[in-house]
Amino acid sequence: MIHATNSIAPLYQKVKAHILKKIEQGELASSSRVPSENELVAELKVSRMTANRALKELAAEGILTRVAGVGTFVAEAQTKGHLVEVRNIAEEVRERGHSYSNIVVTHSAIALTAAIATKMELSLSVKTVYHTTIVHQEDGKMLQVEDRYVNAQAAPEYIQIDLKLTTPAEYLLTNVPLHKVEHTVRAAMPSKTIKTLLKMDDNVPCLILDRRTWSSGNLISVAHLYHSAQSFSLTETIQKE
Amino acid sequence: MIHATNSIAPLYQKVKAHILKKIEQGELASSSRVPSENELVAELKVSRMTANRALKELAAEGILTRVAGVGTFVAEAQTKGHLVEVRNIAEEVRERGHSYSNIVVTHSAIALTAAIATKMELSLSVKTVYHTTIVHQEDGKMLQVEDRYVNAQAAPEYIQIDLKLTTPAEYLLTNVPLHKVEHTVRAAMPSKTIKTLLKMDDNVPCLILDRRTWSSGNLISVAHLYHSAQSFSLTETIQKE
DNA sequence: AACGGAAGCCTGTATAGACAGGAAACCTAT
DNA sequence: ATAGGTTTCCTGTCTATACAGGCTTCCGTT
Repeated sequence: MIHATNSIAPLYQKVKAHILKKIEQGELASSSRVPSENELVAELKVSRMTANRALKELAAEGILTRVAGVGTFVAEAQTKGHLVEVRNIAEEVRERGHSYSNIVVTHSAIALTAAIATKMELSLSVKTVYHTTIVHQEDGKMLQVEDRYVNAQAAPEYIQIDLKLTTPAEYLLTNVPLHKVEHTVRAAMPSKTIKTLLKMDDNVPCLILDRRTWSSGNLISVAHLYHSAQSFSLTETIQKE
Repeated sequence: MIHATNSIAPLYQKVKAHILKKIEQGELASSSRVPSENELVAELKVSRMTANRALKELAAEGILTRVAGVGTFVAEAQTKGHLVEVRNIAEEVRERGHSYSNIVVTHSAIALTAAIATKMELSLSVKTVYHTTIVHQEDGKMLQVEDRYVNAQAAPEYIQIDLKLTTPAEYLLTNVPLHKVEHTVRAAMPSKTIKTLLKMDDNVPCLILDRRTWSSGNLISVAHLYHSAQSFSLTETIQKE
């Protein structure tokens, strides 16, 4: 029988929960076959229409793939980020129902070099910038390397935050008003450092999101967000009218 | 009776088309009431479950809003602030003050295969799709490979356009009203074909923009736009007030 | 006039039964 | 062996029916 998550919940949702649970527990791996509608009918004592609805909705959600005449399968996992929105990655991960963690590689004040000054459009009168490198993890898997430079004058307390509790984006979003954002998406082969941090396979490119944020005309922060292209893409949908 | 868009198409899709047509023609304004399931049963001679499916899916697509015990209504127009524009590449190149040219690799009608049907969310009742592969050039340099599939029913005259004069995007933008766009950006190593067409160096990844466009609930076109990551990135700026 | 309950319409969910058509495996005749 | 047909399983669609629970309208009682 179905493990009643909630005795009031509609049956088809219980069926969905039942499948999702199997996937989460690893009982159903990626690409593996999901019980057919008729198997669910026998196993869970529901009608085929109810089993059909559950599977159809999970397919619409992108969790399953269905092929008429063949069967239903667990879709390949592809984490999707948002192209336009400035989001806090910890929140995104938690919204997907996964656990967020990170590894702090660097978090320090550094002297401004010419290269960084150019990149950040800062005058050399600013002597210091903060530099942070973090590896963000989703369910323990390497998701993103964040390489960030922060204008120390605009956000002097940035260097004191506890990165285990607050991500850079979270701190900046809540403490510095955001006026302009520029996103650039590019692809490149990873440097050795990035490849190691993300534990990437050979010959797999990176999808990189460069984000620059301004507050009242001053550049606050430049972030380079590296992802393995194997398991990451950026998606955005626009509805008109 | 239902105005058969296609005598083979599933009934619930005809019901959806029927409702959408009324909305497009202004017969059903924003926030106005849509026929109830039982009214559709009487009017279109379908079962309530079929009417229910049509309305439920339109609600899931954000086109309708349903309130139990009250009725179904045309959803309020959605306003989304920022969007990645759908641009015509020839125009973009010319705006940069460069010359645009292209090489047409493929431009033909092909039989619908299961793989393409899945990709395009088409039922197999549609027998034909148009397939175009073009290499877009900027000042004679390979800029982008466009690999596009077009719903032949939705844009029957697409196959006749002269690609030297009109790019696919240009034709579709001016001839089919655009209701929804989905962009996915990803990175991958190029296939041999793509690598050759773009004259790419070894060990350089592609930046790929997948663009799917809908018009009144129907998927019109799927385009895969390949760029050499060496010379291409996507940028977008958002300015807030 | 005000209140309360019943009636009626609406969506939401669930079932059983039916037929079509795709895909793969199996089996048979050449 | 191989080509071609058949069987079987699976998803996709459609119908008729049923009951629940939400919301509104209306009507009768107070």
